[in-house]
Amino acid sequence: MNAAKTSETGSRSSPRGRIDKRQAILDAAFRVFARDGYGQSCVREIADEARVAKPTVYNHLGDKETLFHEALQAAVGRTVDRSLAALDKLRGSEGDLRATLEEVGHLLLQNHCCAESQALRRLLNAEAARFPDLLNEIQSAGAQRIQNALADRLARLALAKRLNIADPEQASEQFLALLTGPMELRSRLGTRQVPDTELRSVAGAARDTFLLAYAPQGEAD
Amino acid sequence: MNAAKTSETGSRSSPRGRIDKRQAILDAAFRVFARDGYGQSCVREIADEARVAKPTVYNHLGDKETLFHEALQAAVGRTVDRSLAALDKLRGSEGDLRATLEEVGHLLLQNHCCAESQALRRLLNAEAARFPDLLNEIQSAGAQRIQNALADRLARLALAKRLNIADPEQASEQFLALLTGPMELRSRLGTRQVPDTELRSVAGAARDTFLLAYAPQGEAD
Amino acid sequence: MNAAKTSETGSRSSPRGRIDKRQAILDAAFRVFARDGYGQSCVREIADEARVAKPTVYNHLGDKETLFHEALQAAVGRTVDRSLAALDKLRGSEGDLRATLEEVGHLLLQNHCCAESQALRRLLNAEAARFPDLLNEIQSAGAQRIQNALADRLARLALAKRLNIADPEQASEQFLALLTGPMELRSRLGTRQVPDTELRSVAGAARDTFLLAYAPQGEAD
Amino acid sequence: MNAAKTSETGSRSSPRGRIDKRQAILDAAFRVFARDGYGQSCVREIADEARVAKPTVYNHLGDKETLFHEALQAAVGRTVDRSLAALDKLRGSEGDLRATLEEVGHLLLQNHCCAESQALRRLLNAEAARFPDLLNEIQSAGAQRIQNALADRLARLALAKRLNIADPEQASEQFLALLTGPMELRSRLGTRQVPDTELRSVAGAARDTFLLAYAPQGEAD
DNA sequence: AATGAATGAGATTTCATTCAT
DNA sequence: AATGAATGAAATCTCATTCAT
Repeated sequence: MNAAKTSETGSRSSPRGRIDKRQAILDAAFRVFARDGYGQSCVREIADEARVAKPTVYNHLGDKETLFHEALQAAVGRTVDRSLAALDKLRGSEGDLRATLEEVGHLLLQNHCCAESQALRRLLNAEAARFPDLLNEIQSAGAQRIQNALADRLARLALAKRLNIADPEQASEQFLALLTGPMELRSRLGTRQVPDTELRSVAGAARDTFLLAYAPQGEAD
Repeated sequence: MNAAKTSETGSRSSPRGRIDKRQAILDAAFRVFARDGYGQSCVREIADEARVAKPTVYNHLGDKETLFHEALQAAVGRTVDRSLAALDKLRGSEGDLRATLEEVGHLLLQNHCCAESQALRRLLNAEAARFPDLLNEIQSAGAQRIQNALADRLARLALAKRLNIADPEQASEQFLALLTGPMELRSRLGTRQVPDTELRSVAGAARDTFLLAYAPQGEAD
Repeated sequence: MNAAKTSETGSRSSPRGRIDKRQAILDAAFRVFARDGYGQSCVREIADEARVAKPTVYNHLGDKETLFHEALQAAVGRTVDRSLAALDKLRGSEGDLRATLEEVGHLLLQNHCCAESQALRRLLNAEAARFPDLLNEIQSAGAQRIQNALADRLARLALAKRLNIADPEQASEQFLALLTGPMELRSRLGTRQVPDTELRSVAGAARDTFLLAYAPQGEAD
Repeated sequence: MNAAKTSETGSRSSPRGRIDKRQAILDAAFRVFARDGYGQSCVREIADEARVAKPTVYNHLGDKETLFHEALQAAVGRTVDRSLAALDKLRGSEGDLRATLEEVGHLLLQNHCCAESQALRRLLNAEAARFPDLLNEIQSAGAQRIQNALADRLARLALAKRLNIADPEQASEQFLALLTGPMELRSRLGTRQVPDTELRSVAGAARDTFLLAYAPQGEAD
C-alpha cells in the first residue's frame, strides 16, 4: 500500500528498486484479490495496479498461485503482529483487569474488523478448499498463535489469582469467540465497516460475560 | 443425483418433470460451486453433473449468476430449517435447562459443521463482495433469523426466571458466538470434519460459560 | 483442400455439415503445418484458414497436438493409398518387366515428390523427436507397408524366375532406396519441385541398376 | 560443456576467452535446437545451457535466426569433414576394391547415423521452408560435396578399369542412395540408434548390389 | 563484455452464451 | 423442451528482445 507510494519516489534507479517493485506487486495483488476474489482477479489487472508490465509479475512471483500465497502471507504477518501487540497489554498482573480486558478486546476487534483483516478472512474462506496448505500455514501462524498467546496471559492471571480458570486454552478460545463471533453477522461477512462504538459495545459485553464466568467470587463486579 | 433419475420417469410432459429437472440442476450447481468456487466452476460441469445439456441449464435458470443465487438460496433454506427445528427444543420453560441448552447447542453445532453449511459459508464469504444483495438476503433469512429465534426463547426463559438476562439479543448473540466462534479454527475454515465428541465438548463449554454468566444466583450449578 | 471448397457449397445446413467442418479443419491444419512447421503454426491461423472460429477447432480436435496427429494421419492415408495402387501394376508375372519396373518406379517417385508427401516427410522429420508415437504409427502404416508390399511382389517374381532374388525384403529396400535416395538432394529436402523428366530419369536409372543386380543371367539386357 | 569450463580460465581478456564463449554458445544452441526444434527452443534455455546470461547470447550472435544459422553451419562442417575423410580411403586404384567399398560405405553410414548428423538432418527438414537460403548453403556444402567427391573417386576407378561406369555422377548418387536410403526407415527418422551390425549389413548389401551393377564382367564376384 | 530486470506481442486454451434443429 | 455446434471475449503464461548498470 504505502510501499507503492514509496516506489513512486525514485523508482527509477534506487538500489532497492527490486524490493520496492516486488512489494508493489504484492500490495497490488492483495488489493485486487481482496476486491475481486482469486478466480475473478486477472494478472493483467494486478500488473496494471502495480504499474508494471505483466511479465514482470511472472518474473518476480512465478505464477498466479504463488502470487496469491505470498500476498496473503504478507498480509497475515501484518495483522498478526498488530494483534500480538494488543495482547501485550495483558502482561503484568496488576492494574484494573476489568478495564484492561475491555481495552484489549477492543483493540483485537478493531484489528479483526479492519479492511485488511476482513479481506484476508474472506479470501481464506473462499479458497480454503483450493489451497489447503496455505490455509494450514496461515491459520497456525495466525489465529492459532493469537489464541495461544492469550492463553498464556490468562494462565498467568490465573496463577496470580486474578482469574479463576481451570483450562486456559478454553478460556482463551471463548474470550475470542465472544469478541469475533458476533462480527460475522454485524459486519455482513466483512463487507460492512462496523462503527467503532459498536465494536466497543461488543468488547464490553464480551468482557462482562467473560468475567461473570471466570472472575473469582469476590472480584466479579 | 437421484433427482436426475427421478426425472427420467416421465420427463416428457408431467408437471413434476420440469420441477425435477430444475431441482436436479440446482443440486448439481450447488455441488459444483461448493467444490470449485463460483469463478472456477463452469456451466458445462454443472450441466454434466446434472446429466443435462448446457443450453438446458440456460433455459431453466437464465444465466450463471441467477443459477448461483438460486442454488444458494435453496441450500440456505435447508440449513436454516434444521437450525430452527433444533431451537424448538427450547420451547416451554420447564425441564432440565442445563441439559437442554447443551443438547440444543450440540444440534446447532452439528448443523453448523455439516458439509452443506460449511460449503455455503465458504461460498458466501468468497462472493460477498461480488453479490452484496445475495449476501443480505441470505444473512437476514439465515443467521439473523436463527439469532432472533434464540433471542425469543431466551426472553421467555428470562420471564420465567429461569435465566437472568437483561438483553436477550445480546445473550443470544453470545451463546451462538460461544458455539460457532471456536469452530472457525477447529474446522480449519470448514475444510476439516470435526469429530462429534469435539462438538459435544464445545457445546458443553459454551453452556457452562453461558450459565455462569446468565443463570440466576441459586441455579448456577 | 478440396473438402474446404466443397464445404463452401452448402455449408449452411447440409446434414453432413459437421463432417465437412471437421475435414475442413484437418485440411487447413495440414496446409498451415506444412507451410510453417508445428511450432510456428498457431491455431488462430488454422482456424482462419478453415473459415471457422478458434474454439471450433478445439471442440472438434481437442488440442494442438491432437490436431497435428489427425492431420498427419489423414495425409499419410492418402499418400500410402496412392503408392499401394502403383504397386498393383506389378501383380501378374507376365509382360514386359523392364517397362513395368520403370513405370512403377516413376509412379512411386511422383507420389514421393508430390507437394503433400514432401510436406508430410518434412513435418515428420521435424517433429520426430517430439512425437515418437506418432512417428511409429505413421511409419509402420506408411513406408513400412509399402516396402512390404513391394517385397511381396518381388517374391512372386522370383518364384516365377523373372528375378533372381534371395532376400526379397532387401531387394525391396534397395529398389526404393534407388528411387527415393536421390530425391533428398534433388528436391532440396522437398522445397524444390522436381520436374517430371528428372523423375523419369531417376526411375530409369534405378530400374537399370536393379535389373543388373537382380535379373537372371539371360534376361539382363 | 567443457568449453564453458575452459572459458572460466582467463575469461577476462584473453583472445581465446571470447572465442571460447562464442563456441560454448554455439554448442549449447545446437544441443538445444537438436533437442527441441527451432520453434520450441527458447533463448533462455540456450543461455542456461551455455552457462551465460541471456543478453550475452544476443551480444555474441545477434538474434535467434543468426544463432540457428551459425550453429547449423558449424555442425555441418564437422560432419562433412568426417565423410570426406572416409572417402579418402578410395584414393589409389589398387587394393581390394570389394573390401574398400564396404569399409567406406560403413564409415559413411556411421557418420550418417551419428547423433549429430541425425539431429542436423531433422533440423534442416524442419526449417527448410523457413530458411531456404540456409538449406541451399548447407546442402551444397554438405551432401552435394560428398556426392561430388565420391563421383571423382569412381571416375578414377573407371579410368583404371576397375569399374564399368558410364556416368560417375549417377553411380555416386546410387551408391549413396543404397547406403542412406534404407536408414530412413531403420533409424525411425533418426530417433532410433541403429546398431553397428545393422549398419555393416546394409553397407555390405549396398556394395554387393553396386558391384553387380558396375563391376566389369570378369571381376563381378 | 556481461548481466538482472523489464516489456510488447502473441501463444494456447477455456468459458459463458447463443443458434438452428 | 432439449440439444449439438459454434463463437466472441478473455485468461494464463511464454518468448524474443532491449535497457541500465
